[in-house]
Amino acid sequence: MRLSPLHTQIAADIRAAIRTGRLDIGDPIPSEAQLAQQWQVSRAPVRQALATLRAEGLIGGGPGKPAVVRGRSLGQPFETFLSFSSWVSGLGLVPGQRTVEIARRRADATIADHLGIEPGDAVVEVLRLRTVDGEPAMVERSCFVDAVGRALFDFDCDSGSIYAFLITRGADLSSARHTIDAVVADPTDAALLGIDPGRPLLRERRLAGPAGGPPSEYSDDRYRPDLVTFTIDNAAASAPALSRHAVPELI
Amino acid sequence: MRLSPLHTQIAADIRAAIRTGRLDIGDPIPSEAQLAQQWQVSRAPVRQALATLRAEGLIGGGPGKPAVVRGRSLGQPFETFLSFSSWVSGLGLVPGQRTVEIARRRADATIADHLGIEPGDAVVEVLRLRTVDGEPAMVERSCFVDAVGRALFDFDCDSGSIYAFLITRGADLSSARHTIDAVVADPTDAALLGIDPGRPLLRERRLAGPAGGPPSEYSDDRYRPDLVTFTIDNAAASAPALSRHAVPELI
DNA sequence: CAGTGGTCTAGACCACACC
DNA sequence: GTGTGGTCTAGACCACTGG
Repeated sequence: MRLSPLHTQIAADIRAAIRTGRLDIGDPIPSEAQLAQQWQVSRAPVRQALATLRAEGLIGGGPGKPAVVRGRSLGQPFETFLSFSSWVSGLGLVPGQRTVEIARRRADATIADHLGIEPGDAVVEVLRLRTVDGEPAMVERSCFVDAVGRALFDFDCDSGSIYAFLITRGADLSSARHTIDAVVADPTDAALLGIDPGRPLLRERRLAGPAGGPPSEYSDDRYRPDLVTFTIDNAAASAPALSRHAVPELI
Repeated sequence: MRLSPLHTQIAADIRAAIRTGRLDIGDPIPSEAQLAQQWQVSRAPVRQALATLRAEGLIGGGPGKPAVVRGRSLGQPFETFLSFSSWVSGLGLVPGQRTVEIARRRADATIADHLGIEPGDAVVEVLRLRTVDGEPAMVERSCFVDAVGRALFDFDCDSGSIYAFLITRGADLSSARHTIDAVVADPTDAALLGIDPGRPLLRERRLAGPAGGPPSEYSDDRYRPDLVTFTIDNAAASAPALSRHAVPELI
């Protein structure tokens, strides 16, 4: 008769306490032993709930010390990293996009694994060229699970931010993991970006979706490294801040 | 007598198996029950190890199905960007280094500009090959202002972390700015890393020094993207202000 | 059906922080 | 000291996947 796992309920309860202010920032949360007694459960589900909240950045704390409420927001920071459009606009430049292809097709094994669906399930893929002041800067290959992506067939992908549109349609893309590496430009990349095949590109792969849930989007974005770089400011013992930079020549 | 927790050892062992190809991409890893029996432990530490690998993106898979190897490259989170040695050690792998050159020379215009000194001022340059379990992974070109770098002539750069040594000598390298892009391997990179010239490399340039003060180090580190990637998780990131600069200060 | 991972119980010992 | 979280044992039941 249990609708959801205990650790999920416990985590949700603490999240609610933080959001409503019943637990304020800086407050210590009840000890694991206390929570276990309140819920009449063992420590295991309590610990799993706290591990989730820790991964979400909501609570902090170390060994020997009680866990402490660290923050209240769940999605807004780093939002600039989620949307190319808003990032470029924020620099006072003009973002643009040319949609090369939008298609519904069946997921291959790689995509299915990343999105946590079955190979053969329907996905919506969008291939777009993103520009800054009209200059090609990035090739975006986004792949959405069908439930989220099908709304894109009602949307003019040349008109602006896909993210902004999908959010108005109720999609939750508040959480993401970005993996950054380098690849060579394939013929498609080269043609779209106006560079020679074989040139190095800065690649950002992104898994986005609701916090704690299965991802709704897998994306492979390839930037011209002479136009866009990523920077991190890192002070020891404090959280790093990440941003995306355009190189000066462009500004 | 336990040097590190069991789950850490188990995770390190599986990471090593993946890195060396003993487990290939797409392969299923042994079941939790098998691992528990191999290690003669209960399921709890095994599960914790797998949870860590899952968070690192190394393995995937769902309920009812065995976990599957998803990738081979080690994802370096931005939080640990301060030291290659400590990052690799923390994964249970063995960091190594081979010093190709250490020299005191006069700063050229580019270096001087980055470090905020005059062209012609003395700097100490170190060129090192960094390895993971003996495998070449990164080429490091570090350049220190003389006041900080001269201590390195008292140091065996093959013996370990330059950062750890300089800090014992009183250097303050607590704050850094990292700029990430992609470049092609030059002949030196290619020879050291054992790859073909022209392959793409993931580059991290770093300005490090005391918080708020002038930088003491400028470094150009080039990673093999098949072995090392960078990751950032904004699943509810902590709140600090995300700096957005209209004009980059580094580059 | 047997095997898998997901969840949970009810204990236990430890290192560490604080008083 | 006492209390905290970190780790671990040795069981158990469940939902799901696959043959």
